[in-house]
Parts: sequence; C-alpha cells; structure tokens
Amino acid sequence: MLRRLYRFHGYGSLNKVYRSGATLRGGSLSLKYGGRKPGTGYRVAVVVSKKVHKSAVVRNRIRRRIFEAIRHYAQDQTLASDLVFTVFDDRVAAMPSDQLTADVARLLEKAH
RNA sequence: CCAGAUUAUUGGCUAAUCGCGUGAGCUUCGGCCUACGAGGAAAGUCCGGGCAGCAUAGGGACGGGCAGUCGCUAACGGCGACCGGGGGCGACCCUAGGGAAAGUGCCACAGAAACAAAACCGCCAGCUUGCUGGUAAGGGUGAAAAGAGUGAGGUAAAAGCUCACAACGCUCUACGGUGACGUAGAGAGUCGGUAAACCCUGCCUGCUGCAAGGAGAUGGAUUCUCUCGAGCCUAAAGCUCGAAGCAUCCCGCUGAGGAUUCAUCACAAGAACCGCUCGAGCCUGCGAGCAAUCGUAGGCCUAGAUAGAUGAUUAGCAGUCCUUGGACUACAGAACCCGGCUUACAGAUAAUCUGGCACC
RNA sequence: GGGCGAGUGGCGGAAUUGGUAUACGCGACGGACUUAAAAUCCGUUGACUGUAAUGGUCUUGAGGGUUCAAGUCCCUCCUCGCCCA
Repeated sequence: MLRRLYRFHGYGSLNKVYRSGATLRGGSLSLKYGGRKPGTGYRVAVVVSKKVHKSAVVRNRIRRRIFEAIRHYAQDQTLASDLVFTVFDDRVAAMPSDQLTADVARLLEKAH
C-alpha cells in the first residue's frame, strides 16, 4: 500500500482524470493517466469493480498487489502524473508477482 | 473397536527483507523510535435496543407485529426450563402450538346432496310396473358426507333404535402442579374444514436513521418568508377565528424559520473536525439458580480507517490433491456501537452420552 | 452504509378474490403455394418417460411450510436491477 500522500481523496480529482485522461490498455488492466503540473508528485488509484469478482477478499488482494507493484516501480523511477488503474479480469489475483510487476511497469513506461 | 447424539474450542505456524494506518515519546522538523492493528460469522440486513433529530414524543384512530405455560433480559419475533403433538431401538431431535356454538367469506371438479341437509345404486313394503313410501348398515363420488368398533337384541327391511364391553372428543367435580396440563370419577353425546382468509381476544408498537446529527450559549434590535382568507368595522389600525409546524388523520401543543447586527459569558483555529470507540465491555475465581441468567471480588484496555490501513515477496515446516515435481491453504474483509436470528465454512481437538460387538 | 423492486416455454408477456399453469405475440419445425426463395395460409411446439392404444411423472429463480389444492399465502436463501451525499 502506498502512503496517504500518493492516493486520491474525494470524487472531484478522480472525475477530472476520467474526463481528460489518456487511456492505455494491458492484458487484464487498463491505465488512465492525466495532466498534472510537473514537480507536484503523483497520485494513484486502483479501481476493482464488483463485476470482476464477487468476493471482497479477492478484490482487496488485487488492489493491494497492484499498489505493491507500483511501489516497487516508484523506488527506481520518478512518477509525475495522476494514475488510475482499472481492473477488468480476476486473473490478476492469481498471476505470479513477476508477471504482474512487469505488466504494471510496461504501462507506466508507455505513459511517460 | 464400529455406528451415532449433543456441546464447546480452534481456524496454518516460524524466520528474514520491504511497506501501510493509529496512538505515545524524541526531534536538528528532514525524520527516528516504540506499542497496537479484522471475524466467528466482520456476511445477509431478518428482528430488538442504545445513541441522534423531529415537542423533554403526550392521548386516540388507522396501520403493523407477536401468540402453549413459567421464567431470563435494556429489549426482542431471542434464550432457558417445562407442558401438549410428531419422529427415532436409544442418546436425542422437530414443532407460527390462542379462538371456528361472536359474525362474514370460501370449499373448484366430481357427486343425489358440501354446511344445510340429503335416496343415485342397493335393501324392504305397496300398487297403477315405474311411481309412492320406509331405510343412513352397504356401494359409488370426493380432500372432506351427521364421532363410533365388536357382540347381542330388535325389524317388513333397517339403523346407538336398545343393551354390554372398548375407543373418541366435550362439560363438570376431586386430587397434584405457580401454570400450561396430568390422573381419577361422573354426566350428556345430530350439528365439518379453513383464521400463514377477513375477523375476535390478549400483549407490544410514533417517524427517520451516523449519508442521523453537531460545529457556540443566552438576551435584544431591524428586516424577510410561511402570510393569506373570513368576521367585527365606512375605511385604516386593532381584535377574534381559520389556515402554518409537529413527515398518515383527529385531539392536543407551539407561532415557526432565515438573514443582518449589538451586548454579556464561554471557546481558541478545527468542515482535511467532532460524533468515533470505556462498553448492557473482556478474562479469572467464588456464590445463587435444573438452566437461560444474576450477584460479587480481583485483574485488563483490546482496530478506529474515510475512494477507505491491517499487506507483498522469499525460505523452512504442517496438511490436502494429483505421476517425478508442482499446485493449493475452509468460509470469508471492520465502516456508529451492542444483544440475537439466519446463511457459508477444508481440516483438527476436547468433553458428556446412546446403540451394537468382543474381552476381563 | 441505508432503503426499495423484480424473477413464469428459446424470447417478450398474461393468469380476477388460492381451483385445469403457460392465453396472446415473436421465433423454430412440418406442409401447401413457387422453377427456387420471400411474403401469405394451415398445422405442431415446456421437459422426461412409456404402451398395440388411451397415457404417466415433473415444471412458475432454489428449498421448506400452511391448505383437500399454491404462480398466488408464510419463512429462509440465490440472482438481477433501482434510489439516497
């Protein structure tokens, strides 16, 4: 899990990314990223709808694994954008962590 | 040992590295350090309360809920014990279980007849030979056809029509029990089912919900809104009544709300907050009680997030599945808090009891 | 978090106070018309299972209950949808 500083708070800023952000598609998840002024850091949200999986435990695991992959990526690279990951497949809960980290890193690379 | 019954507990473990939230401490304000951090169902939202607002929520109507008895409880549609009924060889389990002679509705099809009484077939008698009368024991219809078995008497043929014994529910009396009810005796036995149909009886019940609500209190001034209508009056002013609010209606109660500003008291930067976690709280012992539960003594503080922390990876062990070797770790994620109910749940453990077999 | 509603053939959609479940439309199948097809007309059509023949059993999201009888009444669960800052 990322620190509170790097997460979204409230609907307004999230809706702004949904309206004006650009979209990248991956295997099981997509990324919307949007304009933030340079030098102001980054914010991340992960959206896992109830249609992905009925169990709240599985949805929580998906969310935490993606946050963890982003955290490892942010240790080496610098991020500067609003990032919204949307999951549409429950394979994310069971796939090996190396593959998940690579998928997330590929999306983040494209966004820059 | 095998097959069961009931109840309770547990719900992968250890280590390393990297992280997140809250509180305390330190700080050179960059951080550092330390403690704690999902459940028995956190779930479904099916009930009941606390708490908050609407009048310190008051009476009645309407509506809704519950239903054996006695207890427990803050309360309950929950729990415990007992009674009646049903199931099991048994341990034990299941049970929405008030009232149908207060009234109303419904009982399709079939059937002669469906809640008010009845003759279709059969049996018996009479004569006009296909009608009349007698007969509710038998047949047939149906979920249900006047409570009723065996034997004897009785008759034209029959029938609780009469008698003996047995069964059934009802009423009364006696005894036992706080009570539901049980046991015994006596009496009279034509007179459905359905109340998870309306209804009657008894008891309970205001509405909205933390997305509630708060974010100064008291007093005064000005102004606006609800605000308009009717009556008294020539008109104005004034008075009275109604309308307004109390989230269904009547009674009853009250004028209510917003903005600006002044004074006094209080508060001290916070809407990124409070409510928010110390509570019908948990653990242990003792006592009362068959038990639910209650009393008492000692000890303990045990998540409080807010697009939402409680995690990720690696190694070893334990277990399960299939073929070396891999895969997997029951059900499942707090959202104001409690008491229950219901539903989901791999495996492991413990206690008590029942039936059967073998041995001593 | 809190509050509501719905579920009937392959699809849509009826079924009055409990009383023959699936009326009606679409679709599908067979036949007629045609050289062939479309349109039109006629007929069949829930599932399973028989017999020489008439048939029998099950079915309203799932399970249970009340009743002679349940799509309808009551309870528990499942799925889908809607509303509230």
